[in-house]
Amino acid sequence: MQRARPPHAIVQVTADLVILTVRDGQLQVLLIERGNEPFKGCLALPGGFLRDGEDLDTAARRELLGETGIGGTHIPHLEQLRVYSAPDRDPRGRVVTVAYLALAPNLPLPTASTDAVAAAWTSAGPLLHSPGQLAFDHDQILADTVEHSRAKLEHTTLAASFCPPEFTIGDLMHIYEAVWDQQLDLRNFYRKVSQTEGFIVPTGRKRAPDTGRPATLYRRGPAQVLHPPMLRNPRTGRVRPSQ
Amino acid sequence: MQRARPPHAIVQVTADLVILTVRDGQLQVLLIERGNEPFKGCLALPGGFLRDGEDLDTAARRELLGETGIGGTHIPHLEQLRVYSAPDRDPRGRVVTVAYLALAPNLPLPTASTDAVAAAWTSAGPLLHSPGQLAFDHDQILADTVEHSRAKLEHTTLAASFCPPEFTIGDLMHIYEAVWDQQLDLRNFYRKVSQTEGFIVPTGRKRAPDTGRPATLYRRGPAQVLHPPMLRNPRTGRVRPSQ
DNA sequence: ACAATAGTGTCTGTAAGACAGTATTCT
DNA sequence: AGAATACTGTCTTACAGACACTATTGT
Repeated sequence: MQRARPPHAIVQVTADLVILTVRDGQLQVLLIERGNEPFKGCLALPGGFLRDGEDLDTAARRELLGETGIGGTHIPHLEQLRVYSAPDRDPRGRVVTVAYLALAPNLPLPTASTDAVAAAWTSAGPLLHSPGQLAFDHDQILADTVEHSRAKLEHTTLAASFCPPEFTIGDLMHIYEAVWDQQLDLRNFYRKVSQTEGFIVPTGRKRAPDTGRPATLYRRGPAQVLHPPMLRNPRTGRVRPSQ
Repeated sequence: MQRARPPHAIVQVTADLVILTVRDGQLQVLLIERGNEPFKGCLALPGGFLRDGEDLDTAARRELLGETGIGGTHIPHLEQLRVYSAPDRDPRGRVVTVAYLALAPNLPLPTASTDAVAAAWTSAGPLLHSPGQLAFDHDQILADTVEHSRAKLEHTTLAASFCPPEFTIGDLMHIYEAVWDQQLDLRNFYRKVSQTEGFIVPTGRKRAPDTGRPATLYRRGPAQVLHPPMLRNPRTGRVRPSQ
């Protein structure tokens, strides 16, 4: 059998998870400390190999549940992003990875698993501003994913996926502020969110803060897209009203 | 070596191309008639296997050039979309495919290649309305890609990638109309497109139609995103002014 | 003159940016 | 009463939808 054309690459495929949440007003990402070579001891995105008979969405859900315990009952948003396929991106051989974005509400710290020494929420901001801290090409994957999320908040109702089942309009605005790293005007946000049919629906319940008037609790509405979109402000900076 | 955990899947990877253009006022896609099994004789998207030492973007460009002759000098827009990984999607074995979107101006019919009996532009509309005509899961890939393109025209300057280097504002509007399958008002389109900084720049030249006033020719500007976006009209139908 | 395409101007409605003011709770 | 948070209303500006009108070509 002669080599008339170059050989097809034989590869292994991993699904790597970018699990984002908002904690303490910051966008945070779940990172593990790798327990095996390569990059043993380095920070990395959780992930794992595609198995026989399984598609990538299934692999991603399996890893999400296995490495973090998330997804047993109430599966959050899980979305395939893109493929990273540089031939030398993994020293073990030809491994292409498919990045997945998972959005979770503020959850308790996840448990460590076999493959990872520890898993912890880490602020995304510093990782974006000074890359080089993550294994493989995970810096790039993280940066691409965060920008994707930011853009997606503009024209979908995805922000509610960062929230627990019941949330206030203030909670929802804090999601936008953390992901966009930008201050918003709560009063205009009220108007936008309530006028958008099907974005949020009131539950009738209220939640009292430490001090101040109790806020109405909402849950997600059926709408998936925002018409018209809620745009990040590209030109003028914003000032928080009450300070 | 015992089998403590399920085996990692060993896969081959293909890059499949969704090459779109606008011809005769219609959105058209380049399809090949398959020359080999499986699906011999069926219509399919062009594509091919990832090779050793090559990343997927390179493979996609290679296929684009090889199967269509496009991309030698002036490479059009080429963008990775998503992965299709159902375990049974290819009867030859475990093959996952990465879909790529390529946008081309109205070009002469491509030449047939070794792997494909023939390649031809085909109207996308009928394929979308009555699926089941394409090999593998290419119906799904095409549908996903067209919707992606439609959405992307809203907030990027991508439409200009469907145009030759010099084009009129009328040409550009016909792109939007063909991709969105929606009529637009040329006069409002003028305003939108000229007020958007960096979308198009006049060349100084003009192009005379068969009859009527010659139109100013433009080329692409540096802008990549549209602020604010140009939205498809989600509620009201539109009426073409001059008929 | 007329048809045909290119391009400008104007009116109007919708929605976003800015921000004053009112409401409801706790201490 | 005062502080803190929740929420409503109003003014203004930006921009899209609709459409009248002018400009420049060929026949």
